[in-house]
Amino acid sequence: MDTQLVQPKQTFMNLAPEKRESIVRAAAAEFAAQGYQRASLNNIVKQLGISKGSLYQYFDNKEALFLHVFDHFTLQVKQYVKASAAGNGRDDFFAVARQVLLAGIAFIDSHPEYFQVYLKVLFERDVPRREELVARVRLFSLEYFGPLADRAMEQGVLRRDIPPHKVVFILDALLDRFLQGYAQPHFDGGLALAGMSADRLHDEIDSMVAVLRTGLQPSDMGE
Amino acid sequence: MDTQLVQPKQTFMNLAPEKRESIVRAAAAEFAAQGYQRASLNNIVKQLGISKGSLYQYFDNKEALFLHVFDHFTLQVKQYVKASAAGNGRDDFFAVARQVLLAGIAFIDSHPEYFQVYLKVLFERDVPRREELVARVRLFSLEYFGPLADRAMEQGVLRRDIPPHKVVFILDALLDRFLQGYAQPHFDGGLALAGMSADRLHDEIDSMVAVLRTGLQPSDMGE
DNA sequence: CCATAATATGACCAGGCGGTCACATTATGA
DNA sequence: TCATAATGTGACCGCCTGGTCATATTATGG
Repeated sequence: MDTQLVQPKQTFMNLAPEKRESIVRAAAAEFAAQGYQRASLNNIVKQLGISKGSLYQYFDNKEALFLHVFDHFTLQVKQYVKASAAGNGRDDFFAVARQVLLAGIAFIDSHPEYFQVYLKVLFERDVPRREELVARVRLFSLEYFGPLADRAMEQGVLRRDIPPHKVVFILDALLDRFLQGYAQPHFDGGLALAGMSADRLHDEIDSMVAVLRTGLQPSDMGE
Repeated sequence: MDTQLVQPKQTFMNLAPEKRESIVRAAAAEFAAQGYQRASLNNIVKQLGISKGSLYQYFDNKEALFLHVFDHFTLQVKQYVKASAAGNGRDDFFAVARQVLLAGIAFIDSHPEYFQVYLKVLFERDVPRREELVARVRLFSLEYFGPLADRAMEQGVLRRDIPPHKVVFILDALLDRFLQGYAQPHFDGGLALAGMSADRLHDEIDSMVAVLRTGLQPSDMGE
């Protein structure tokens, strides 16, 4: 499940780590800007100042390069989520949601191009192994919040008249939209998240979580 | 604000309405499938069985054809929303939300390719006049729900501790995600909306609206 | 030092693109 | 009927794409 999507050629592995990273970064920027199909290998090699032949010594073809970039992306996401989950094992359902939201913001801040690549994959057809790629990033909902919601329901911290899978849908939709609105304009429903200061952003997150809490908690737990 | 984005050539206007429509439909299908930049005029004319020269007698260039398709799309959306609003003037805030959701589903059912074009515009850069196009479809949130939420707040049917703009964000995020999940897989957070029967879909919508009501209504209005 | 292996290079290929234009076909109306 | 205008056509243009490959350059180690 978390094996690599593709193996670069040995020649690529022999490169200095800084060079490897600069290549992945340049490719990610191009895929983020153009999507898979329209991304141009000529642009990438021009940006890097290397020849096209060299790129083909590192990767079999465009698809292999793209999949390697995506591998890099999923690795980074996992690190961020793992880091955010650490030390918060005993927090309640909504506190965890807040942590994930903060981790998402932090990830977009430090790797904006990777999140763009992911968005492009979602909305582009003819992306190689698209289904598989999307499934790997579904950690915000099913694999992650699903069991969490089930447990929360058992513990009675969620309204009994709302099925857990609907709680997950609502949470997933709001968190994802929040992150999309942060990553690119027109998706924030007028909240103007994109250029917001960190403080205001944290306020916005806290009040959003508070709304979720009042809406989804049983009424006898106090509002 | 609701003027046309572009004017087709006179030659196009002289065509029989059925032919005009078939051209717009074929172009919409191609833009929906490929996005703006990757859409191929050669594909479109091949599909239609006309020559490329003819297409250029109807529209100045690729951009003009695309903008005309988008004009057609926004016109259709407005008709659907207007039709859904008619006869529901005295419904409350959440009933209106439900109506809009149903209208959105109906629109996607009858014009799936137009909704895809819209999604492509959202996530593609270098789409001609992109900002302007997106602004025109923002009716689900700011222009439509904004005033509605303000009025609902004045009338006391919304919790006083949630700013109206946040209500709009939540509503916009959930409705839009619901429609996106219906229009294409991987966006439904496990709800499996895409292939759902009309009855189950209506149930899903009703319970979603019920959750919104309990979460956003004042607690003294009964849950 | 030098043979050999590893790596770097960019001209080149076939194919698709948006767009053009000289020409063929059809419609119009006096 | 026939001159003129309107419309239809597809070969062609320059440009860009992903991918190839003969050749040049560099690294290795005996």
